[in-house]
Amino acid sequence: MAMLGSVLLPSPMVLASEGIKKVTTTSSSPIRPLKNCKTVDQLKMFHRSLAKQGLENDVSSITKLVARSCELGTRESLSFARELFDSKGNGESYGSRFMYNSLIRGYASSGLCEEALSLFLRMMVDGISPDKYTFPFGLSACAKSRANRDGIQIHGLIVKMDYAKDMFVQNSLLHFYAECGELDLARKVFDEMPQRNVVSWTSMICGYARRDLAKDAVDLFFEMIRSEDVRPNSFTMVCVVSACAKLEDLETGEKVYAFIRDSGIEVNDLMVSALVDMYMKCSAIDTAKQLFEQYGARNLDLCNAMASNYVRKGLTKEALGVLNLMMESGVRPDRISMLSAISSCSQMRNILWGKSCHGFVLRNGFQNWDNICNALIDMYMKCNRQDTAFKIFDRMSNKTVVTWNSIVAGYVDNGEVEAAWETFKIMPEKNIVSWNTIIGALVQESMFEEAIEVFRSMQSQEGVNADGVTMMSIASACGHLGALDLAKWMYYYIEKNGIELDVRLGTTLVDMFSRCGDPDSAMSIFDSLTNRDVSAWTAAIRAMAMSGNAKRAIELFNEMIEQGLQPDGVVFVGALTACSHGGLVQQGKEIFNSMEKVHGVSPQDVHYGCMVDLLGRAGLLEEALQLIKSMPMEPNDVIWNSLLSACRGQGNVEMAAYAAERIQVLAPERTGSYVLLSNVYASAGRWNDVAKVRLSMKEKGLRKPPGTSLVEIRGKTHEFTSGDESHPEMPRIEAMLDEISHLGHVPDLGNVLMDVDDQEKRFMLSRHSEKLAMAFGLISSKKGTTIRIVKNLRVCSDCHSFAKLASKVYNREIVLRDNNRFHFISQGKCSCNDFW
DNA sequence: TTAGGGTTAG
Repeated sequence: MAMLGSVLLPSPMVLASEGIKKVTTTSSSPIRPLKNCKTVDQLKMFHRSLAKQGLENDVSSITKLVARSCELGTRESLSFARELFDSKGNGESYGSRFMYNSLIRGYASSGLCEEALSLFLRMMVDGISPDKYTFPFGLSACAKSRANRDGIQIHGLIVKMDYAKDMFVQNSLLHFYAECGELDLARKVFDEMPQRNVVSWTSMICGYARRDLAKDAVDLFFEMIRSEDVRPNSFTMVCVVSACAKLEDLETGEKVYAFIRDSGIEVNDLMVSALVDMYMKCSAIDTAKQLFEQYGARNLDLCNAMASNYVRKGLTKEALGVLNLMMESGVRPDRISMLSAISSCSQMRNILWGKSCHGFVLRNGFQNWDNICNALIDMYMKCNRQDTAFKIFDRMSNKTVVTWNSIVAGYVDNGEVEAAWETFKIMPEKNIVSWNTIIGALVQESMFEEAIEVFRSMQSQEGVNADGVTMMSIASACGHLGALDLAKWMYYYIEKNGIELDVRLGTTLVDMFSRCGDPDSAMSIFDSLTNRDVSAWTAAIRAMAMSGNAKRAIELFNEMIEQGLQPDGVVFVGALTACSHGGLVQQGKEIFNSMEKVHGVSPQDVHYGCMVDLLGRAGLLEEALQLIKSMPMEPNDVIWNSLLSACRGQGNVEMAAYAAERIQVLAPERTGSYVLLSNVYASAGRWNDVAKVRLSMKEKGLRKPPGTSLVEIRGKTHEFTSGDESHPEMPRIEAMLDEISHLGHVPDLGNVLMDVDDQEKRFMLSRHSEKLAMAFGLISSKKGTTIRIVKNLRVCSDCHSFAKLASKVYNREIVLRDNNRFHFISQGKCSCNDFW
């Protein structure tokens, strides 16, 4: 805290230097030679000395003075040059070609591109034709200001005036096309050059590196060093290093660094920054730190590279530490440094430090830079200071897509999805980040179908292409919906569009396919993944566990350990769940006992929950209860619920009542426990107790959540709610249900938790959501296709046997996912062996 | 004469 304080509350040294303008020397020093003049005052003095020598109208002298003035490249020196240029000497304009060239170059290199281009135009109007020097300056101005049309016109002029064979002109054209994103045209210029120098190669390599074509940049670099007619210099190497950073390719990066050292290319400040950035992006943080320490904290750009990478990795304290170090070494943070600082505060949701940063920004005049405004808006939104965020937003004259995205993301962060959506709708321009933000928000809010809907409308937008982030959200939505057709289409989409299948996206896809009841696809994706981390293994273990293949799940778990990965708490949940579903009591116990002893992972309540579940399902109720009592932490309602549901399976009414009592104390709002308890009583025929439980629910204003089932037909999901007959196809669904009933299905009336007559019970059972979905699936899909149903609650045993019968009679595979696991039902048999 | 890294939002 103390360390960070000095970043945010500037030290006395910084305060003293702030706000004090540089004092310019006005002492009467002797007249310097022109090449030594470094300030406008010195130039003006030189100009006065010309007058004393009677040379104030001498074209040659004035031309040299203008050239020097332009070389300095400050706003003041450029306007002084322009003043001289506009004045007349001996009744004649000073506008020689050389002067035009000097000024155009000066304007272009200081970023005053409009001035440069308007002077280019005036030059021609004045009847002075551009030459081989004018064209590169003009094109440089076009490249910088993305004046694409002007650049193309200049190209025409170059051809017309026969300058197209000049290497410098060709290099400038190449650079211009690369900068405005026309890489193919740039490459055409490059390929057709009869001779190339280091600038030609560097411009082409850099063009690729800057346009997400880093691979091409690296390839071209290796081609360059093979060609041997030209050697790379530090300009080239900075580009190549940055390309390796973008590729996150450490191996090539190290080769490139070795090349730099071997060939004695100067490692300047810019190169060190590029190298540090490369090592950070490749996650070689220690190497980056070594370089950083070697070259010191006095280098502003280096500090910025380090800080921004720390921020990207979420290492906010380290980022602020670098900024702190800079200040201590007397290096003043610039606006780039402040972007990292503000972003750190935003990530930490630290409004106090964020405000300090804002203060620093204001004191140093950075507040008019769009990027700083965007970062501040993001910070204030994330810190829940929307008013301040909007004040900055309203004052911005140049709101970009990033500005709008910050607002949308801020709303999402605050859980205001509605406001995010409204903002998203009205924003003038949307990019992939905007779409990903809103899609991610919908998925987060469990609005899966809406998320997919938005994704579909995104695809009709020109210039917006889904990326890995989009696909992760959509995969998650598909998984929750259990929509297999959609999931398959998505996988195809990823392949077709060349979206990189990295380990994160891969893991999401494994999860998606396993949730959609397609463990084979899940495993084939898992097999194809390189660099599998613990999350990837967890997804595969879960896939096997959910599909009832407990043995394979445990094999995978062991393979993971053999490969030397350190298991975390999450993967143990997967492994224990597998044991529980497969009834592997002994293996479950062994894994549970190994957690702390072998792997140093202390079991959390969730792991105890898995064990209670495992023991309970295996009928070891007493042992499960003892385990609960031995827990080092207070058992939560979920654990008691596991016990309760085991009691239901075993018909242990007393222990069920005890567990239910505990749950009602710990989580009185938990409806499931009441339902389970009344279930236990109903199975035992204790209708009075059932009635008591129902009354107690009613008194507390609790209602059993309605059962709902989804069924996917030709890529569209249909939702059914228990007892709801509003579906337009209801008459046909009813006919289907009747047909199955007449085929010999004997309703298991014990599933009806109400004391009504048997006919009524039969009717209620026939309107269970999974039955409605099943019947609809049978009548609306082609013969032989698999019917996939996702239910929000547990599948009832009557529906389970109903599904088994239907699978046999109609020769259909039925995949039923409930809130706990999958049932793969085929030819009258279920993968769960009627034990779930 | 021409060429260079890092820069906020998911």
